Amino acid sequence: MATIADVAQAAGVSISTVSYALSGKRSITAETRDRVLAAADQLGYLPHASARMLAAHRSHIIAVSEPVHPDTDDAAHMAFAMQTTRVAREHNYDTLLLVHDDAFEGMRRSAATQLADGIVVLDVDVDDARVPLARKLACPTVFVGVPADTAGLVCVDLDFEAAARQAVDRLVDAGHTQIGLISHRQETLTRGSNFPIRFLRAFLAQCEARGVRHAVTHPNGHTADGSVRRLLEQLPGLDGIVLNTTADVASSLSAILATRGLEVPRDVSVIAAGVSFTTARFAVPFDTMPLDAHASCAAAVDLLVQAIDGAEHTPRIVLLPPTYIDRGSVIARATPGSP
Amino acid sequence: MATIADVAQAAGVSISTVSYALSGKRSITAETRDRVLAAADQLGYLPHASARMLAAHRSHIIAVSEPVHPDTDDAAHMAFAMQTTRVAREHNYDTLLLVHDDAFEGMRRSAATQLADGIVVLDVDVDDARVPLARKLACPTVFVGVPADTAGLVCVDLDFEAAARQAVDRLVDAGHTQIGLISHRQETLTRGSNFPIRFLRAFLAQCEARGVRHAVTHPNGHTADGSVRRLLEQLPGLDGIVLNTTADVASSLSAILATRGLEVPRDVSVIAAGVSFTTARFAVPFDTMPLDAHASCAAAVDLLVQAIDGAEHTPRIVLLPPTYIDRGSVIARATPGSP
DNA sequence: GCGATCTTTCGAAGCGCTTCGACGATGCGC
DNA sequence: GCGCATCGTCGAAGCGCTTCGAAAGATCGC
Repeated sequence: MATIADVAQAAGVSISTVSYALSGKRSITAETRDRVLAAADQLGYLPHASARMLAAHRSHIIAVSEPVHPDTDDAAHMAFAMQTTRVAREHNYDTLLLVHDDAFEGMRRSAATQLADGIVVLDVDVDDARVPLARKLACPTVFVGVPADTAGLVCVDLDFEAAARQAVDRLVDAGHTQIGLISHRQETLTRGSNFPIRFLRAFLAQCEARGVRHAVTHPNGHTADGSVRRLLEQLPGLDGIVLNTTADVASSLSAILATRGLEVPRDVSVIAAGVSFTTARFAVPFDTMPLDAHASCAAAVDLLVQAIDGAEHTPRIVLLPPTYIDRGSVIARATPGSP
Repeated sequence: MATIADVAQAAGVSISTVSYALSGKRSITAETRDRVLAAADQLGYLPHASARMLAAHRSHIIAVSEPVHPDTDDAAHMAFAMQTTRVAREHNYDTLLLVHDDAFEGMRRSAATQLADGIVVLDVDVDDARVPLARKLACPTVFVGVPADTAGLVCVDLDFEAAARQAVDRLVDAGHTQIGLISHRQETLTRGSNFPIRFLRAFLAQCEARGVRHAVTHPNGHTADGSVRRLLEQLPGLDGIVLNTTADVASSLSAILATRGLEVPRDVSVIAAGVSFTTARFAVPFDTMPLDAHASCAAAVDLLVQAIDGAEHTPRIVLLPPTYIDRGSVIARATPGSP
């Protein structure tokens, strides 16, 4: 491996000149710089990572804390980890992956050893142990998700409340009168996963506000079987469904409605909101307000890199507005009393 | 942050004594060691990562190269990346995630800058660009998957050939006479993904060897619809199906067979082989020979860590024997002519 | 009781880079 | 023509750790 000393010798200059020529932190004659650059790439020189880290007090590494719960949707979390990594590279950072138990312990370790310049926290619970940890870590940290107590934190997330309100509004405005929400599994909410709870509350509040009949159900297994049955028990005239649930449950919905003679959108309109899978390839594609991993992670990494670069890291909650994608699964209903 | 000098001062010994007391690389009186350890943990001392890397010529970081193809099964790949990370931690290594285009370029970069001590290559294609790269990198590398030209490489993978043979044998031994294989999508094979091809070839060879009627199909979309139709066209008496395909296709199979009046296992036996999803939660659970991410990654990381630690890194292909999990989806058929 | 041999600890030399201060050379104004 | 600022380059001091060689004590054999 070529070192900076080799490049200096080859270019006939001092080590510090090479460093400045490559970093551009001091002015260097064009002629000298060219000689240095030529020597560097002829030798295939790349600076030794740990030497650079040690001297520059910067690792150019971001730790990604991603616990994996038993009820975790692997594909969704993969997307977040990958997008974080991808965006980090655009800022010239690498990412260290911290999973399972190490999602917690690794945060402490990579911050204390200064292995990481900053931390992105994924899969945030309402009452997440990583919240107090982040507070005392003295290492810039951004949460993708919103825990209960956000004091002192920087958080980024889809505006689930807005998505829930918008879903209800769409259906009500289109004349729907009995709206069901298929939420996440009960165990997911019990564990304290943050966004299903936020979505659920906003859904209830908006239904009240709009004065529309509504019901909520949580799937048991991995299909929408039981959920559909329970919704129909409570709302025999069910004409709108909001999905804020997992891919397997959502993808089974059309077929299960079909067994009861219900067709989307003829009999029931459907909106999937705040979900991280695409509904485009479903037999009946649903309108959706996606939870866009790329958007969330890009915003998170931007904030983190700013904080690392010394711009202030003031606590704040950044909520990304939902985007509505129309796939034709919602149609207007005649309001009762209309022809 | 406390440094080793702080610990040395607190314990009243020299820096090198602290280093040796903590690493155990030279003998230290029990009394001195205890004083050092006490000082270290009272100060919350953790060695500065880059300083340690620089001095010790070892980063304790493993790079994980994971390109993401358009037809990639995110959940499956998540499992491999996570398991690699998890097992690496058990060996006291952290993992750097390299995705998308950076799966290639990042390998070069992390090896050249000596950011990584070793590399795990996931999602290997038959004709993978990372194969020649690994050869010239002078950085220990283990492939999880088997490319076409394995000269000079260390590869770990499930023995897909054995899994295919065993699936065919099970069915033939149980009296099945017309066996269909639902493989991966054609585009996946065309791209050169390695294991579907290996599985397919071994399936064909074993069917020939056992002299059983057989057919192969590749799904078009995300269900088994077309596949079942095509298999039945070629094998009207289809009584056994081998699945080496994606989760969505597999999970749709029972329902689609049902629409044709076929029930598993009454009319058709099914074995899922070399698949990375679990069939346990399917409406009809299938017998399976799983592609176990943990087993593959554990073997890969073990080999890699050995290589990093200087044990020789001789090229070799490690094929893990498949494990058969019986879930009752295969039953014996009366052989023609028997009562 | 004295040299030989261990054992335990210390000092110092790096690892390869960044960055600060300084120095010679050049250009400017007056 | 002299002082003064400016520019481009260099030398050296770290960053915090590991590790080698050696010094200082303790132990032993004869």
